[in-house]
Amino acid sequence: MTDDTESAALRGDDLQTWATLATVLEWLPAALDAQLLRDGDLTHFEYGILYALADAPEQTLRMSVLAGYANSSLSRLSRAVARLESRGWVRRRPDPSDGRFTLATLTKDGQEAYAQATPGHVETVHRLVLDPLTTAQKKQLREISRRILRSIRDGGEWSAS
Amino acid sequence: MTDDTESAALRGDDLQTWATLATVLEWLPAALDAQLLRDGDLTHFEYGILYALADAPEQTLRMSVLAGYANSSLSRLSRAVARLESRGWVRRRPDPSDGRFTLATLTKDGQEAYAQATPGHVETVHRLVLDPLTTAQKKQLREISRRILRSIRDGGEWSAS
DNA sequence: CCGTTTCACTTGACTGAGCAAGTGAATGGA
DNA sequence: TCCATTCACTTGCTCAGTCAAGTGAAACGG
Repeated sequence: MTDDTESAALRGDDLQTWATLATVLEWLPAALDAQLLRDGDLTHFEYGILYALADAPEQTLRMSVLAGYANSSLSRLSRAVARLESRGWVRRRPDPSDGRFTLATLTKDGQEAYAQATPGHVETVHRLVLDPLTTAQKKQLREISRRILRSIRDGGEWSAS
Repeated sequence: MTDDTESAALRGDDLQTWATLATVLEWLPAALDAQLLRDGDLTHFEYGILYALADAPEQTLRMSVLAGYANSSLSRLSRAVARLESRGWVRRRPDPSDGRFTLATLTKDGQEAYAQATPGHVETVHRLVLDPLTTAQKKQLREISRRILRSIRDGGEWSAS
């Protein structure tokens, strides 16, 4: 029984690779969230919403498009935007051209909150991720990330669509 | 105003590096959780607890040590172990040598659940992370992860301790 | 010894996320 | 033209996680 477990378990270099990556997966989002919460009372997810809206034409996107950008369920996004709306940072209204869609728009206050949170966030990303790496490593990291993402999408059981 | 935002924002290669890594940070944990939930009704966090206990002498660890392994707050761990205990996979009792500590032990059922969940999980880690990468890339990933982790620990504001 | 402090958790209140059921706007078929 | 269906969200329920307050066991100071 324990022998089965042993033979199935990761070992050696592969174990090291996975263990360090798993640790990054746990700590890095926590560190980023902590900085954003301190400086702008925002989660990384909420920041991502502001980011997407800030870069969109007229600071406006349909909820479903926004959900795609944020890789979020519609329900999660709906609640998050509701929170941002209650702070006056985002406003929602039905899409005039099709009442089923909802358009979310960044308000002036929202742009300000985004502009205020951005420098600290960018600085944190530099300090924690980009600056410790060499140019070659950053290039490698892009390729590694792309390969992992491709394997997730391919194996994501919705490959038949 | 927008000029400040623009000048602070990430651009070019750095933006690509961060964007792809951020996407991995979002999708990979979700993919791993999904597999573990399907196959063993476990979150990745709960699996980590079973893993740590299974490898420990007498399948037993103090809660505080376990929290360290799982990089978890004590309160999160306490609730998670309570869930595992209610399934009969873990048992808790005061440490005889110091009643303040609590010892968590993997039960027979827990070992079985762990042994059953492991092959699928290992297979998923291989498929999503290890197999798509070359040996050189895996080596790079270890070094990259270590550098990021070091920067988190150094900058984690508790550097003064 | 006995009260205070420190530890190592545990628990109550609250917040955020997922799932499934609900809602209101368009579309499609008879 | 009207009803059913699809679409794009929204919301009720439940659960996991956090923070802060609580608890019970050891250590410490006088």
